[in-house]
Amino acid sequence: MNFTISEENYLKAIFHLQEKDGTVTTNALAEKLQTKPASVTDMMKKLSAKKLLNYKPYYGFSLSAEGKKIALFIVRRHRLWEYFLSEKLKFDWNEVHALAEELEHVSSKQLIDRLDQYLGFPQFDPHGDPIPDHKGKIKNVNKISLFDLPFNQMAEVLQVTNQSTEMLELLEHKNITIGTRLEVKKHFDFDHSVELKIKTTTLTISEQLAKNIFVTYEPGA
Amino acid sequence: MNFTISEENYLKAIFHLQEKDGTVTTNALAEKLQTKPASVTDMMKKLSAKKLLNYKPYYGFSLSAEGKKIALFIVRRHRLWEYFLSEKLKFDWNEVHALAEELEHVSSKQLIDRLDQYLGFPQFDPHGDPIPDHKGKIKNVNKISLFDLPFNQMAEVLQVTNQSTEMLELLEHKNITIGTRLEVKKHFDFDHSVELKIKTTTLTISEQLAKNIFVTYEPGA
DNA sequence: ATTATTTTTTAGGTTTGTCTAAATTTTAAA
DNA sequence: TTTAAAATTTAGACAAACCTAAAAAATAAT
Repeated sequence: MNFTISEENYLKAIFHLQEKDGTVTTNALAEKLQTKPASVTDMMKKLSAKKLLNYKPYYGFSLSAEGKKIALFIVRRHRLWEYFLSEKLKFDWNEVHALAEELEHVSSKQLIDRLDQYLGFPQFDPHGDPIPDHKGKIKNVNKISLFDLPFNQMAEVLQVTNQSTEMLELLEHKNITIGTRLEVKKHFDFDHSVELKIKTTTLTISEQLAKNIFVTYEPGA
Repeated sequence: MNFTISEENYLKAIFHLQEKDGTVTTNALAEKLQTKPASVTDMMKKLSAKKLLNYKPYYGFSLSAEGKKIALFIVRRHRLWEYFLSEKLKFDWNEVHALAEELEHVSSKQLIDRLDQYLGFPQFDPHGDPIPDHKGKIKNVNKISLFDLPFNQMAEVLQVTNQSTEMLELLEHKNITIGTRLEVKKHFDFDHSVELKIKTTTLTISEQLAKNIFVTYEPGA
């Protein structure tokens, strides 16, 4: 049950493409991994020989149950390191990804479980993506953009899709960060800007910003 | 200035052999890296082509100034991760080495400098080995075995050379750990056992144990 | 329903780091 | 000082992961 860095990168990339687009093509995977389609085909043979993929030449491929399980553990490692880098070492959200790409390949399960414990079993990484637990299970959450959140519904900031320096600067200025609890009070018809209430403060943000912030809420509460 | 994991392992191994034995032979290096002499020769050619080694076929080799500098940074990474694993994740001394072997190859300088800061700029790893600073400099300390420490001389535990589970158990029972301040009061001629004073407590340890504990002290104090 | 285009795979080659077996060179012994 | 032993290096192979260029299959267009 030990994989090369390359194999791990392929498994993770397939997992993400599957999540996002439903299907995975040779070209898309080559694009994502900054490699050539021929190299992808080579690796597909290798991974399907190891039963991590369902693969029929020309007919595409998808992760097997085993392959998905492994991908989830790689994602777990990646996101826990991201959380560590952000929370403990104070790296910016846009810096953590690249560093976690390297750290995720240190594969000791015990190390990762201890790290998880040390961090207090976080549920989401700094980008708001869910962290699989020690069994590889991802908690299912209702995620909705702040723009689509019903009025007067208490919600919690979970994810920020665009993490440009500019946007992070704006969020910091408005005191909105992951975990912030807030509710939407009103939409203005003129420019579709959104009025928010955070604790006792009321403020307004643009449509553009609201559409890039995702929140969870309990539909009853 | 980017090296493969293999190159890094060779540089580090040469550094350690140079420290310990003064010289490095092809066979010794092969032994240390669990590989074959022929593979070592191959790598020696590669590293000397990169000017990291002084190498003359059949006449041996040693790190160049540049090679030593790089080795020190690898050692820095290794020891900082060991400290992190021990201090923060509560791994035992004898578990941290293997894990740090993997983590040390994550090479971002910024990451390591932040980690250093987060850990409070530790001077020694859990085995008592000195951690090079952000410039790669190792602090020079007077290290002496507890068995050879002069009487009534206050000293601080720095290093434990044998870190078997059995020895760690014994140390824990006697409340001796890295950083413990103590002095030697007496040697018993019969079995060469050593009487120590820690704070206000007096206890006796065996010759064997004393020879595996290393301490620093200020020869004047 | 053919032809053209795109996608994917095969064939053959490269680099890195390893190996075994054979050839050198150095060191030790007779 | 010649021979024997040990250490080291060379020669030639191999697996992993990549590449380019050409062939094959699937999809789209006329």
